[in-house]
Amino acid sequence: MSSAKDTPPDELKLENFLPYQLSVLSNRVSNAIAEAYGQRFNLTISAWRVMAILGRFVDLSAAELVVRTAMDKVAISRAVALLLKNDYITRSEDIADRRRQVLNLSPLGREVYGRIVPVAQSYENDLLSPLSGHERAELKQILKKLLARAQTGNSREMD
Amino acid sequence: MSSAKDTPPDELKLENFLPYQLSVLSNRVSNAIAEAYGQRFNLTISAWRVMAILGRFVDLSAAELVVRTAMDKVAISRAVALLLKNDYITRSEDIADRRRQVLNLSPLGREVYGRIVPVAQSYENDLLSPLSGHERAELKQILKKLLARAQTGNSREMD
DNA sequence: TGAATCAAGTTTCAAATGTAACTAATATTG
DNA sequence: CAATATTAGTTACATTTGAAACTTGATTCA
Repeated sequence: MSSAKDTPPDELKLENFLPYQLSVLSNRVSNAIAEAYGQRFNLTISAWRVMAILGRFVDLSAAELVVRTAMDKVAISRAVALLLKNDYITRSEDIADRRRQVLNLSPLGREVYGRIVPVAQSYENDLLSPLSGHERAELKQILKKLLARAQTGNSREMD
Repeated sequence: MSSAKDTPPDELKLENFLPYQLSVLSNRVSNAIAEAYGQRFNLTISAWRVMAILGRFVDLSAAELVVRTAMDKVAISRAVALLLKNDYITRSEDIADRRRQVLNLSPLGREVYGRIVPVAQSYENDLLSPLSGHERAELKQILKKLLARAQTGNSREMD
């Protein structure tokens, strides 16, 4: 038997409120990760995301990174600046369109990428470790649905 | 039959990386919510969290809000300042300990609280709408486990 | 072709956030 | 009960983030 009124209709338990839980979880995870490679490799999370994409795709422009990282172009521009400073990426002008900049991991960047990927994967594994196989599969599905539902609301996707 | 190497061992698909997904989801949700009451009620998310707690508990101090909102004391101080400016809360000195400030919703704050709660709940419901009952239950459990696992890493919980 | 429009990326400026230092009050203890 | 340490909360400063303006190059279409 469950109590008749666990939560009165017009109150809200913050600690059970999904947006709150997501925010707390995401912040904790981001902070942990930032600590993990921020120090060692002089990377922000944004810069790491850009590297993660450039590790899999070559000759991308900043605009293409915007799409693939869910970051805005200002954030991309800053991440790219940091990566250039670290010599983790190369930038060359697209001869067909001289506004466009073609980005790629440098050899050093490739090496750093190769060192971070296992760290990232093992962090993710550690985080998932309390979940059963079934739960992991459920989580995957659930996140997919939530992400689809929480589409960038205001339709000013591109500005 | 699944392909032999969906993801080569040393690459990382950002779009499937849990920390990335959590960050994107949490940001979308937070932005949607900020739009929902930021404008109408002149509230930040921090301020809303404080109100959410004060709607359920009376006579709290800022330090108690720190615990219940997972925000740091500077954020609480700023949220409280905004709420005072809006006349959504009252602040009075604790006679037993004159450093302590006793916070409560004002009548106006109580009214605003009563108007926001249904909006928040309905947003949450909408977000959860693509999930089955079973999935919602799973999600609850999964988040609990992930939050426990992603404990604020560096142990400087209180400083 | 040559205005006018549009796209790629950067810079600038304002707002938000985090850390550390600070003020005021209480608690400790020698 | 004074000196010291601790706690509550705010302020100041530095860093991050986002929005809008800007620059340069490409495209449109009259």
